[in-house]
Amino acid sequence: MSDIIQPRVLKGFRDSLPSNEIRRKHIQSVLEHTFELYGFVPIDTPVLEYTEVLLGKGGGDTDKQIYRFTDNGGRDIAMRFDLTVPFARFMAGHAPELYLPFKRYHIAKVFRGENTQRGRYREFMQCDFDIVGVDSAAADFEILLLKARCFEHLEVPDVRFHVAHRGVFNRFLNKLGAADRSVEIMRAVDKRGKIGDEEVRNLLVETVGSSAADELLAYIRPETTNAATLTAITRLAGGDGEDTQRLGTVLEWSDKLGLSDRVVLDPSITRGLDYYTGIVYESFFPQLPQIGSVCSGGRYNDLASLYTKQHLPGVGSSIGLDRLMAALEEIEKLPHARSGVDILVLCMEERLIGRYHEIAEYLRSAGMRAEVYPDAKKLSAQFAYAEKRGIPIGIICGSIEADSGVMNIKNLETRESEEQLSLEEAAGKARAILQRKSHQNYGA
RNA sequence: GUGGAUGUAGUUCAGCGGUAGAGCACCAGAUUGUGGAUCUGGUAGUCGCGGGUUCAAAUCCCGUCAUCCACCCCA
Repeated sequence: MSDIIQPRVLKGFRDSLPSNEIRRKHIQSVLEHTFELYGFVPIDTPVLEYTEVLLGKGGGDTDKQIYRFTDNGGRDIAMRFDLTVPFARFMAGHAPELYLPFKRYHIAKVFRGENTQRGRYREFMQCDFDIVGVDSAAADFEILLLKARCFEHLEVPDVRFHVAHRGVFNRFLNKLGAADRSVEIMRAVDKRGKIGDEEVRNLLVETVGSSAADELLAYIRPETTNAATLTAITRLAGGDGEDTQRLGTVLEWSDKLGLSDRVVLDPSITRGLDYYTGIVYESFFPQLPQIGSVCSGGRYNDLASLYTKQHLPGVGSSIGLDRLMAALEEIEKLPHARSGVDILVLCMEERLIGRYHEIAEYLRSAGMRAEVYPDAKKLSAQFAYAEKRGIPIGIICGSIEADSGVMNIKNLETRESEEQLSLEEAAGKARAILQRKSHQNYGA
């Protein structure tokens, strides 16, 4: 008979149902709005790139679990695994047409063939924002400020932004005589938040010996205040420098702009990615240590040098939208899924459907989102439909009302109805209900 | 990629060699123009997929796909 193809999807790839997609788009639009408030402009780049562009000249790091294949024209091709590397290529190619400093945001899917877990997929949405063309505390700080405002606008409670500086850390490693093992050291140090001081020390003892391990531990352990931490790492790194001064400036401005409750100078933050050269950022939900980093980034002054001789310093950060949503779901802070429709015109009789569309068109022209139920099903079924869709208002108009040109309006949440209203009156009532609702949302 | 756990009705799960079950959800009726209660009745499944052992497999074995957890890495 019929051989049905299984409607399956690949490991780590997912469909997004309306309830999820509505929430995702809401979060996305809040972020876009916030970026634009700060003068960031949108861009897009291709999903596919030449493999050499994504992997750099060596092309050897298969570590990155990149999706790679040969196209029908024999080209060596890969799918982007982040938005920062394609952005560096983008800047190298388009700098003459643009202006500096250039501030962009980019929300798009990226692909990594890694093993899956909750909040960790093979196809996921990243949201990057970067400032290119200046190497200054101003840009480093603006990224931090923007991160904080994004999470504020999303009404995410309890986010901590941890910052550190690669340059200071490298000075310290040089002084320690361990610069040659910096990769292993940074990996171990980065785990402090997860496994604790003892375990980190055990790892460090293996690579650098116990006395150096103790010095490293002293360096990465934050003091009780950011100022004290800065003083400590400045001393351990061999004194004041351009890097520690910049870190101090960023912290000072964070205080001034009211971020001091959220910004933590945390020298154990190093970031695994090797292209960072200056400040690095990492974000945590203290309630959800297992969910991993939701927003991280840093300064990369040499990234574009792979593709151009022009010096293009940059600083930026990336929000993992899918992981953010997984985290919000966990703490039940996701915005309630709404259909996006405000009013349902119920169908009492088929022959009145033309009238229903007139009503709906009037409501739409008054700026409200309306839809007509397309079938004269029993009312309970229509109410159930409205409830499932989260539609807050119903308009009911049977033959008696239609004959005298009136209708009833029902607040589907309180179940109160008002009868015998003209179209204009009904529209006014609907608007009042919606306004009350949106006030409640802001209040909560 | 490595190690482990789990896949049974729309959903949450029970059953763990002998005829596939429950709650919730869903559908119908009590209620032919106003849904959240109650009652009555009903639908509900290739037991993830493929192979093997057995008189007999949801149950045991192997493979495979997917999800979750840890590692790795990171968003």
